[in-house]
Amino acid sequence: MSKAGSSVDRVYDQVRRMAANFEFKPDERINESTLSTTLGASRTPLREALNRLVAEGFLTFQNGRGFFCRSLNPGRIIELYEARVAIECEALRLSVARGTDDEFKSVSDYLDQTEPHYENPDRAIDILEMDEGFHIKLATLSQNSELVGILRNINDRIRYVRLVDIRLLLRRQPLGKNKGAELSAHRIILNALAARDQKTAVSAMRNHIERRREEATEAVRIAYSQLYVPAD
Amino acid sequence: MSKAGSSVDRVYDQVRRMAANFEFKPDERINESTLSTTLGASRTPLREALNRLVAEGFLTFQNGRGFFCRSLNPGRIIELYEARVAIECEALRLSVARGTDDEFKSVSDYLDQTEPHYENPDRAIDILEMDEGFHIKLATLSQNSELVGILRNINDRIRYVRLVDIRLLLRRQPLGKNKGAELSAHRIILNALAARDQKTAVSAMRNHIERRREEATEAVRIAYSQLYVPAD
DNA sequence: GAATATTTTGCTGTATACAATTTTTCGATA
DNA sequence: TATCGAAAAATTGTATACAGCAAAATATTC
Repeated sequence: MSKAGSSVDRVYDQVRRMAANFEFKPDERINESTLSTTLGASRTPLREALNRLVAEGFLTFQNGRGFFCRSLNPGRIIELYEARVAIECEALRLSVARGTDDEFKSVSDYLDQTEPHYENPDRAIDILEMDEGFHIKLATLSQNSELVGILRNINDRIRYVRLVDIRLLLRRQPLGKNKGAELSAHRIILNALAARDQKTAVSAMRNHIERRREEATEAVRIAYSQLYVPAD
Repeated sequence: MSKAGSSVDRVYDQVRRMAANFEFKPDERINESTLSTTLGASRTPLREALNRLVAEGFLTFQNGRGFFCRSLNPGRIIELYEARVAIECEALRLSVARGTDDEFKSVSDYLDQTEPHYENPDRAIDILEMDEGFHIKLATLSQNSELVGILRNINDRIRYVRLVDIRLLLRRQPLGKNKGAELSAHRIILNALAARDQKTAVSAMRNHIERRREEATEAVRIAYSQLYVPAD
């Protein structure tokens, strides 16, 4: 059950997490020697990991100049949200046909278990992870691992912006407000799915993601400014 | 206009093409020393390229055992066809809203220019490239480079199977038959797009791709057998 | 003092070496 | 003959060296 443990894999995991969290600033050049000593490995395995991350869209590469953090601009984030719509809506269509009632029940239990915690305004990260968890569980019911893989990649690349977005939402209106009253967007999607109502489920999903996408530009602006302000 | 020309990039391009064409047999282990001398580079840049290709889904990697060609099985190919539906249908929705009449005209010209060549039964590769070209042009109208990038990746990973599938179709019934008579699937999609008829366009696209997907299992079987038979 | 040329520094790109691990070979045993 | 085990061979994983290139620093010119 333990991770494999090669140097490349370890370095890969670490740099991937750093890139996802924008611990490298957008467009920042990555110094291989410095980073390799920081991570306790030599440049060879580091560069192998960096190459993987280029292919995954976390970093860019310029010949002769090395590796850079991906840039952070609204246009790209919006594209990724649109890609999410593509992937999640199609996965949902497949899930309507392929998911079992038991599986739907299991996702419902997951919502029962996690939704109460959506009140806590301090733990934006937890909320984000629960949100990602729901979407991944849903996508998994499609039984299409390619779709799930693409979704994971997208999620990781927009994670930082989503985190900022959640904090923004929490500040505007604590999410605990509508406890029990109106149904959450997630619940609406899941109910339609459980009812095998493809059209309703897909349009609810599309709506849900697009609503977040509309906030992306603002969230990117805030994210960008926060990255260049020392944490207080 | 010329390619950058670092050793990694050159090796990457070559190995990618080899992998796409299954010049490595499915699940075959890749010998780094042999391949690096074949390609005229050392193992360091080769391994960097191989790592990129793992991230792109062309190869797999096992710690301590090295790199392997991806396996070729119907399940994965079907997943990729399903992912194509997800990407291309959503791209098409966006294209309906974002494409200009001029752009639609340009794609129409492309069809005018390429469709006559669909008769030639010997040039399955040309037909495949024209087909891919059409789908990429269409996706590009969405103005979403993420979707286009994902589609390119999928196309390259299923290229070999599509090639076999086209040969299969050509053998059953020469495509030149319905010249001018009935509309090609591509033309139907494009006409609906030009009419800004989203529903018709998307359902035509879905139908078009799913029809090919249904043949995938058979095509994989043939592809598999051909890979293990010496060419005559 | 600003702009340009030149030196210096630092970093990247690739080859190579070697330890660690895996795979193969080959012989012993039942 | 098939199975297991040990030795040998081959292959991978990582560190390191160094050439070549890019960027920064310094000097030079107007």
